[in-house]
Amino acid sequence: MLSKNNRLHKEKEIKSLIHRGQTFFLPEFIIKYQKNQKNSSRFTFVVSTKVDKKAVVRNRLKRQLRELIRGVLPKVHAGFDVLIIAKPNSLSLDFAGLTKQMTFALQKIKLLSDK
RNA sequence: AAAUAAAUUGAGAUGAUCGCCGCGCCUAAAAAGCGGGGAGGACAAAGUCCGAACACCACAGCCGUCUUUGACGGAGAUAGUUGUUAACGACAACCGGCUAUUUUGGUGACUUAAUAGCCAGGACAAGUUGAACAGAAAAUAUGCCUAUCCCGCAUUUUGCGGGGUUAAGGGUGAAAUGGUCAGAUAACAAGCUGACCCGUUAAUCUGGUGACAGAUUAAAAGAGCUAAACUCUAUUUGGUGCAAAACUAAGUAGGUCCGGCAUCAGCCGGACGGGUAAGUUGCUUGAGGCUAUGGGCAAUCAUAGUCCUAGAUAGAUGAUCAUCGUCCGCCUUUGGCGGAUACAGAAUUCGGCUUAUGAUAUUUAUUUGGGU
RNA sequence: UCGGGGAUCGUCUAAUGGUAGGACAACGGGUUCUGGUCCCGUUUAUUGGGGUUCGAAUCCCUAUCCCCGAG
Repeated sequence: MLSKNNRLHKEKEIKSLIHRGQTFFLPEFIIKYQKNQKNSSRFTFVVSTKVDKKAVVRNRLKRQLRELIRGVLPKVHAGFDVLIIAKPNSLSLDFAGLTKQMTFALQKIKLLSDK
């Protein structure tokens, strides 16, 4: 789990992010991101019932995504709000595959530093 | 012994690294640190089909109207009896009925008994509705065919017309206006008569808390099915839901009005009123779990002992790796390799109902094979 | 935490409790030199499970799935 500084949880902020943020598509997720005025980057995750009807499966996917972000967090540029929407394809990947796809995406949109 | 079904049981362990949420210690407070806790067992956290606790609102108790201690009209729920329960449409026991199989007695209608399963099980004997196809006829039964008798006419057989008897018989159908055996009258015949069987209604008696059961007597209007069709009868009834609700501090967005500044756009100040976001409580010790004893056929109740076992708030309880365990398959069988390890994730709490779940073990039932 | 509606051939859509109908599609045949158009025929369905009824797509219960709404 991410610490509270790195969580995005206000409903208004999420809505404004959905409306104004830039979007990046992958077969596994949709990533929306936007600059904020803070010192740290904040993340939130959406896994809808369309991905899977079982709460167990959805919760597991959410936990894996959070863990993944926690791993790359030191390398992420500060000052961004990020919303990650999972798609049904992501269930077919294991943790290593998810990590690969996510790092690729974050590098593409230049949130990830090379260090 | 195997297979299948049902019920019960049961549903992994340890370590490493990196993390999350409460609680306690420490602290003025926080951070850090330390300690300890953090996902279920079908009674599902699920579905949200019922019920209750708790809270608020409305109210004098379902709703509407009126001439308001009531009347009229309307809506919903429940439906054998007794009990259990905080409550229920749940549960238990009993009563009654239906179906299937076997079985006892009888010429027969029918009946005796056992086992298994099922029942939303008030009323069709207040009224209304509906019943395709087939069939003479489907609810006011009886027109028709057939049968049979009498009269008249024609006549070889027999045919035609009129009248009488409507009881048996009439391919049907889910269902045909009780049934069986015998007898009499007679042209043929029928509850026409007798005995019996089944069923209905009423009264009395006996037993049972009661549903009801048994016995006796009487009456014949022997009355079809359908109320999970309208309807009638009896009993009964508030709404919203923890995002309920209470408290704390702050006084922000958008709006209206007034005043000032400004060419306009707009800006500043004040008032009204408003509801947005935050924290705390509600919140987890409860109609609680486990064990023993006792009451009760049982559901369940009483007493004693013992235990405390999540409480998040866009939502923690995890991720990755390794080793072992259990099961299955294959092989080169002290072992190796591969695969599997179910259903499922708390959101105020609780009682029921419904529904998801792999292996092992146990019990019961059925089937098959083998042995005696 | 609650409330409401729905499910019929591959698709769309009918059906008082009484033979599940129609259109398009698909397939086969005919017409044509060939294809299209046109004509004829065939195939395919009441979401699952129980109940009421002589009889259920329809009535009742229950489950599954889908859609919509409130805070």
